[in-house]
Amino acid sequence: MSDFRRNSAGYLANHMARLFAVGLSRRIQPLGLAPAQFMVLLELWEEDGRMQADLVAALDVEQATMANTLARMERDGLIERRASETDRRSRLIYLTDTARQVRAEAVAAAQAQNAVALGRFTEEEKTQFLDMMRWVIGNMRRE
Amino acid sequence: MSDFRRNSAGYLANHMARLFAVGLSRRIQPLGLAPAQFMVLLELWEEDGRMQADLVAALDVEQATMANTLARMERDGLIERRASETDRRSRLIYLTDTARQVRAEAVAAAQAQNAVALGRFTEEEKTQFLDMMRWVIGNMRRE
DNA sequence: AACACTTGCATAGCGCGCTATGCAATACCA
DNA sequence: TGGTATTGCATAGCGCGCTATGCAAGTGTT
Repeated sequence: MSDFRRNSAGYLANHMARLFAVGLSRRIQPLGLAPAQFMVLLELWEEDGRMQADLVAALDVEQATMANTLARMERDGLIERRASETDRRSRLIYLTDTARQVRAEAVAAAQAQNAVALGRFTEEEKTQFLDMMRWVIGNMRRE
Repeated sequence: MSDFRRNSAGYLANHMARLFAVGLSRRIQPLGLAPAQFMVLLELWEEDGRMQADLVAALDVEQATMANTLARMERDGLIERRASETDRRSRLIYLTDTARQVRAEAVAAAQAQNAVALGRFTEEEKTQFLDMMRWVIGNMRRE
């Protein structure tokens, strides 16, 4: 393995994210969920009836990405979209009962994945690692 | 933003990796490279004339992923594949002159991206962050 | 030599990122 | 009020992950 790659934050970030995605995917697939759908659900479980643009801002993905993810979620029976009464461009996003019912199990699955990943980190190490990731994210977003 | 998401290593890893990918992509696009291609080149710049399976092991991606990336690299004139003389199933992978010539610039671009990302981390913090990522990767790979 | 097993790779199909583009509805402003 | 700018969303096209599958060429066994 090339020295540069072994010591490159970018490569390690990519590798780590892929492993998280595969692990989470395996755990939530039985619930009928995919990773990106789960992230959207985390927002909608807090509050639904929201605009697409709102979710775009919350998850920091491109609008087109969100549009496609929402289309798959509608196809899979996780959300419904109803025309907004105040803005005819907008279709507000509501959870289906199905989506509400998988919440506890899905969150537990994600927690299990995080637990495997962070392994035997102490609480201090965990918070430090999360802090560092948030810092790095901030650095790149600011660019 | 949901509390769970804000404190989830998996979500932060995904977000961070996306920002790395976009940033690197922007920097190496003028060289005619895409991120996954660059990762493969890092291996081939060390030594080419290798088998696909060798690169698969080095980068820890699925064989099908590598096959597709190599197909794009061949299409883009970065690599050539020549039949192995000892194993007729295998097509050994060689760099083109084009690929050799962009090495320095591409590596500099990646270093620039890493520098932006790690921002004002001290050397100690950088090594600690990389160590932690390697540890997390190890935890998930072992599963 | 015949058989099964393994290895090396390609292909299909899909999820989920991205950029670029377009359109309709709304908001704003002269 | 009419024209322009902005907003909300959809679509096309592509990169790059993944799983599943298939096939040809090696390897090993009996």
